[in-house]
Amino acid sequence: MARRSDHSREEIREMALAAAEEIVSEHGHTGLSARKVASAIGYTVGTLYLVFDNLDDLILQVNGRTLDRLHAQMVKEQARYRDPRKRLLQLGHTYIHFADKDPHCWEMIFERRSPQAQKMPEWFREKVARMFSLVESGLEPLAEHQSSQEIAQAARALWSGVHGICILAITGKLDIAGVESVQDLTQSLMSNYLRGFTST
Amino acid sequence: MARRSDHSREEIREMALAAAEEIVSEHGHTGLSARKVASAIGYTVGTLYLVFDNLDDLILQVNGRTLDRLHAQMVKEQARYRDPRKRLLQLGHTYIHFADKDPHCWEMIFERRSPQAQKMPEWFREKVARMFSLVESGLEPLAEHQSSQEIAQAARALWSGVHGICILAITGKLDIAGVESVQDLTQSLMSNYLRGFTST
DNA sequence: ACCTGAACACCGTTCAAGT
DNA sequence: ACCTGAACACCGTTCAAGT
Repeated sequence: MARRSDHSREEIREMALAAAEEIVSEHGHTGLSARKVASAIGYTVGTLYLVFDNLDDLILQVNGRTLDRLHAQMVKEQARYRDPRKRLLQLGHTYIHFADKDPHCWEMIFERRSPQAQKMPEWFREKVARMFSLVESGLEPLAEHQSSQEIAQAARALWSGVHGICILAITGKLDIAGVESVQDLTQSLMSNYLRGFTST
Repeated sequence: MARRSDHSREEIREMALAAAEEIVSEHGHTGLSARKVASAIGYTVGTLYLVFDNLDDLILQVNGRTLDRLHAQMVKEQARYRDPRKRLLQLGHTYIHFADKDPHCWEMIFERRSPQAQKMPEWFREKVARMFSLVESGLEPLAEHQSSQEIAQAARALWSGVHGICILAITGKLDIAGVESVQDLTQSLMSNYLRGFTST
């Protein structure tokens, strides 16, 4: 057992988040528990409550980090293309790819823990908003005749669509096999929507 | 406490499912527990395990019933229109409306309980497939130049899109207010996709 | 035969007590 | 000051024992 000032508050926090990430990544959110995180970092359960408000708080922090990783990957992969249309489609593909590689962490973001509709803190809302901004920016060069409101709505519709494919595929409700089919479906959704959207 | 043959196996089963539905509907899936269901129907926990394999089995049964209610409502509401396009759009609206009225039951269908990717039983897969069929049937009159494979894929893309809007709206990640905005977004997604899809 | 209720191995969360 | 570890009120699941 670790004692006294073996680690600073910040160090414990970091260790706990890393341990939680690994547990979720391997066993899903149902495999996560305060006791498991604590024992993974060599501390007692009580210690976690000195660093986090509760387990939901810890989960929210992990989710924030997952969103960070996802965002970074989307930005990076997008940069591979110059063609605006390809750049936008790449966002969708990266999203699917991320969810496919680390389904458990990705799922946890959209899992509802608290009974009451808890308000998400501002820092978390911003991480989500950042994702929409990425899609909006990608849409802009393709939508010269549309207002910024229309673009904002289109970004939400598109991201929702890609997200829906993702979640149905992961929970096995789409009845299609392989990541490729999922990517095909994403491609179909995005390109048809775009054709409709830009032909106005 | 109920004793002996106060109720048949079937009656206990029905009582348990009804009780579980009410608990989930009111307090969400996190509020559901075997003990609560048992006490709500006046039996002990052990009794539930004579009627269901385990809690996941009970949840799957409840989810099946939710899918039945949703399907019935979609069929019914769709019948209000004759115009093929209106009929199809109505499917999306009914889906959103259902999720808005009973978010907790609806959410539970897409919640991942078991750690391992459990195979859904055939009877459940069929209930999901039935939903796709509804969308495919709605699409057919609008897609005279498309193959049945293309229609099948379009149905999946469309339903995924509507579903994605639904789940992001319910988990508060869309950052828009009111059901109306969600219905607007659904309308935008479906009509733009359809315009793209039918213009091929 | 049908159901109980206690037991087992887990939870999240708190907080007096130890070092 | 920092962390423990026991306690509380819950879980899902099982199964010998009662009626």
